[in-house]
Amino acid sequence: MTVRVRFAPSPTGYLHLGAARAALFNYLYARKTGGRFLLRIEDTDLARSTEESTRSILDGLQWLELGHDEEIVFQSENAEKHRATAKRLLEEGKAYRDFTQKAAPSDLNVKDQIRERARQNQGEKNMRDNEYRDLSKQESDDRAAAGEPFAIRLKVGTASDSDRVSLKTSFTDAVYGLQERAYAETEDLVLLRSDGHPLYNLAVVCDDIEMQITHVIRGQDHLTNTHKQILIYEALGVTPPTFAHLPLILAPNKGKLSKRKHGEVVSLTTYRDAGFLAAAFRNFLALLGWSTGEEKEIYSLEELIEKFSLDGVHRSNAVFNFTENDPRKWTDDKAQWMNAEYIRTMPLDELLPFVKAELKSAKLWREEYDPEGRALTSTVPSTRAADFQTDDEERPENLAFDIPEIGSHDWYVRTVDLIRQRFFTLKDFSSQGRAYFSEDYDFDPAAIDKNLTKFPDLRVWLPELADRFETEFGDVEAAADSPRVSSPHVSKGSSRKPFTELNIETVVKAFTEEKATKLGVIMNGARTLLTGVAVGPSMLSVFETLGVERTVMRLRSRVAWN
RNA sequence: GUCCGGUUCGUCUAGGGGUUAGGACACCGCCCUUUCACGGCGGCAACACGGGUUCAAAUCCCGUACCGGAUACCA
Repeated sequence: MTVRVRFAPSPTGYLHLGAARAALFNYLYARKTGGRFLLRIEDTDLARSTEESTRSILDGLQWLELGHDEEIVFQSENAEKHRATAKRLLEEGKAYRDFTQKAAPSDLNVKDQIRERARQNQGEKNMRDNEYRDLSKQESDDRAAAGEPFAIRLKVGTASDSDRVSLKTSFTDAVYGLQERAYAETEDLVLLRSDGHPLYNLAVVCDDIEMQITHVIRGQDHLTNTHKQILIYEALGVTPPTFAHLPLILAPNKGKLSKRKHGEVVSLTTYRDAGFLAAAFRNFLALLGWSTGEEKEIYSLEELIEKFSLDGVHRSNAVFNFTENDPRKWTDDKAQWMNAEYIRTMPLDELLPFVKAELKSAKLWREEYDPEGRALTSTVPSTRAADFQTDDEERPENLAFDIPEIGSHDWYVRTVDLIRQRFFTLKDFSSQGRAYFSEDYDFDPAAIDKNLTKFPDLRVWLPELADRFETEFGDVEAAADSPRVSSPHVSKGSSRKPFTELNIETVVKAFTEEKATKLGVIMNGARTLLTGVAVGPSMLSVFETLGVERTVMRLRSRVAWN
């Protein structure tokens, strides 16, 4: 029998992290077993369900790339079938009409109400004391015919079962093991409200049967519901599916992770919008409450599928760690680390489309960055000074041919590769990395303070360095020709040196010695002026990447000083 | 209240009778260095508690504590 699993969220809000993880586990299990992953929107609570929420859930699943295999089922559309099932159970004597008046709403919130009622009962409550439970069929029919409102309740542990050895429901959970619950602990649950509205447990069972679900993988908060559902399966004469309950994801205080209390951190789309890579977040989510047992953290989707097993799911809840008032720790450290890890180490050509999308949305994208009929990633030989440190003798004399044209596809690819080393999210490409793609970038006040204001001499030195660069590397004619996309760093027919790391290094070092200052002072001052921030790759790479024109222009700029 | 589940570094976790209790993140230190949130090396840090069983318990059993879930004419 092929495995059929489903993710069944109720559209009463955004896609919660815990729900997203449940979806992931269902998906992984389906893929692992060659089964089908289905989606069912449990929108029977009309008052709370919204279309917007459904869309947000679908968005989230799409972002995580958890594609479902068949048409989405909307539970509300099956209400008629649910009612029919309840009626059938009524006919068969497995359920009964309860004519008790619906309880009036109280001021207490629902949870407190429930607890309060339970406390008053002091555990003395007999779950079978409903006066309508054994009403004669005749009287029940008559009262119904007379228009008296009633709910339909399941008869739990009826007389026909009395020959059983033990009056309990039991099932073996794939995660939590053998679960047993005495009938005495389970109330005669309502299947159909007095207004004819089918209730959750009935709807779930009917739909799972109809969708031929073989494995129900869901949050541990449904563990006790399972007993009720099994009762319904039994009444219906259907073999229940296998159940696998997942541990919950808790807030740092070990309480429930909720939007009310914790806000956006709980919503999956927050991570999409914050520049997380779906692959990274999926990886992180997979490791909350499940592990392979290996000492390994980074798993591709394919690996997750290959390794996934319900045996590896934990029984204890996991804490999703974050600190509310600390911007650096707004979400789980490990999630942030994992995202950074993906950005820094994933194959460049897989990252590129995401960077493109980010730059586009920040209006920093230029069509020239797209490859022009070339292979997506061309291998560009390194010109980085660091790569030649071992053997000075072999430093190439002229690397001009290796330097991609500023603003070209090759330049773009190389730049992304250069700057991604210190980035955490895709957003960084348009914020921290903005200066690489635009003249319109901001200056971090802290960087200005630390690297410029402290050294007033730089006011003079930096423009002077610009002059030096211009005489050593500049190409006035070419600059005039194309002000935006400059030509390579070698001027035609001139003997000027190419603007490469090695050459730049020589010039800057000489300049530093002249000024009798430290290299760091010049470099960091230049970094701040050129990129607006205090952190980044090697300054020599930055110079080269920006090109001589932009370097000269920015070194002369006074914007940051005021 | 009752029922069910859980408890290994701050967090995610490995380990399921004999381990110097392992890894990752975070944190701290050192190194590299022109900066840094890159990289390298290192450090801090845990078996909830009490009883058993056993030659031997983080591991098995019982109890306690604490945490979580459920308990609805919500889903």
